Amino acid sequence: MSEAAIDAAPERKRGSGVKMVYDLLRDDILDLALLPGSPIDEVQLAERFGMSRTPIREALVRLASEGLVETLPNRSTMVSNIDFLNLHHFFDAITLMYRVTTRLAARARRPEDLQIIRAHQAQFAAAVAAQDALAMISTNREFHAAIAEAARNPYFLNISLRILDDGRRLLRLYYQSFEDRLPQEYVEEHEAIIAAIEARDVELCDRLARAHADQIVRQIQQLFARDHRQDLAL
Amino acid sequence: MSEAAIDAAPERKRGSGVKMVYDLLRDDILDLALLPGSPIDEVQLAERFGMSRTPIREALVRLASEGLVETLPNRSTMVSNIDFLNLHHFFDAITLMYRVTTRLAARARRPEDLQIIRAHQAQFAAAVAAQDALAMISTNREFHAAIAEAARNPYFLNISLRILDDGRRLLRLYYQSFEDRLPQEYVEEHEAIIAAIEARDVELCDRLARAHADQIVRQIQQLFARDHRQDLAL
DNA sequence: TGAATTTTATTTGTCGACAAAAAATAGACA
DNA sequence: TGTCTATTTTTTGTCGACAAATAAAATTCA
Repeated sequence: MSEAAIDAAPERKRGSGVKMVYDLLRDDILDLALLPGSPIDEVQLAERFGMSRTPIREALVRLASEGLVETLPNRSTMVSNIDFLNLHHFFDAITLMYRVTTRLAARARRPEDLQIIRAHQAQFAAAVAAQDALAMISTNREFHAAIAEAARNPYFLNISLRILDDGRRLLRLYYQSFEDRLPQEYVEEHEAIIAAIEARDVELCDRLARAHADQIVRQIQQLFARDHRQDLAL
Repeated sequence: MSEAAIDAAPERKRGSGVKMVYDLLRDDILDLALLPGSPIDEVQLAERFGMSRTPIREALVRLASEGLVETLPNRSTMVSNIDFLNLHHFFDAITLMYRVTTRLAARARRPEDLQIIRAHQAQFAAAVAAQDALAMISTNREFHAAIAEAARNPYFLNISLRILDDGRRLLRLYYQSFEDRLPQEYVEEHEAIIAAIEARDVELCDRLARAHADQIVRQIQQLFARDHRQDLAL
């Protein structure tokens, strides 16, 4: 939209353009700055970044194979919709992946993994203290992503990141509602999970991860229930 | 390689080229017609299919985001390697996904799902009867993919397909060794799984899927053990 | 001979242009 | 006026070309 980007430094390193566009579009989609269903104009993006359509297209192809955008043949590509009708699939998947990655992290963790996990947890706690809902959402994602990394299984890591991204989009819809007592409970549950991973207590990790997933599932369900009542009131 | 393709009909539908190249490369990679580590030449492919590099590149980007090829910046893209050192990650993942998808299929299955699953099982049984190892590998993949489809969870489906593809590549390495008694056991286990899904017996599905996964894990481990002995003998 | 440096050749990433396909608009006809 | 058809406009998919980056070859120098 802003013309500034056009005049700005056209000096870019060869190959960096795709990543730049990819990262920015991805963030915008996950933050709902680009709403589900909204079309993406290749030419407009090309002008905005001062590059040709080729790298833009490559970024879109990558986003498409991650399911973040959908491309109809010979027609415009648009931001993927959130499937509100089948949230139980998301709930099933996040519950299982929380459990599996936390269990595996308890087995495979190394000292540096715990450091990284603790760093993200500190940022999450800070976001909760600051009542910064957007920061809560993203740091919470990073916390669980770090656990999935520590689990070291590339298959589970891949699906976990995908689920966490969908969750980020989902929670972003309701970021206003995060000013109740729940976030503090999340902080404490995270601490318990870290301790269990450090103690290599696989069974405890399983129980804690399951309870943690149940917690977030219940919260999302409440948010949606509330939302539906509002819809009916109109 | 063959010059015939160059002269062949240059009449293609707009947009079909990418899919054609993608499908062919994908099959070649999964069948090990393209060996892990071998480089992929864009120009050569472009000439072979009589198209420019643009659609070739798009196909390669798609394959890269599925992890089937790896692209180093400013350097050639090559077929991804199989990580033999960390096969336990594969074993963990396939065991869990067999269990989860079979369980969910028992709950979510519809009549048409069973038809599809049975069709693939029939093809698998035929491949076993014909002692056609390559057909066994691909039809076995389709059988489990059909179960994952019937489970109807897009997250689990996605990771299952990825795991099954890796398994196809892994088994393809040892397709010579399939002339022992194991395939017949697989046929019977598949039948038992189908019956359990039809009966909606979730717990039985879990046990059968786990046993089935254990079976294939054991077989792959044996194949690799045998292979290592051969290496040492040289 | 062998290591370091320059030159050449190959390959990739990006660009601008063009044609096919679809959408939007205008026109014809009842 | 409303519906169907023809025309224009917009947007996508593909192409050939070029320059940056890398690899390979040739040359220099110890």
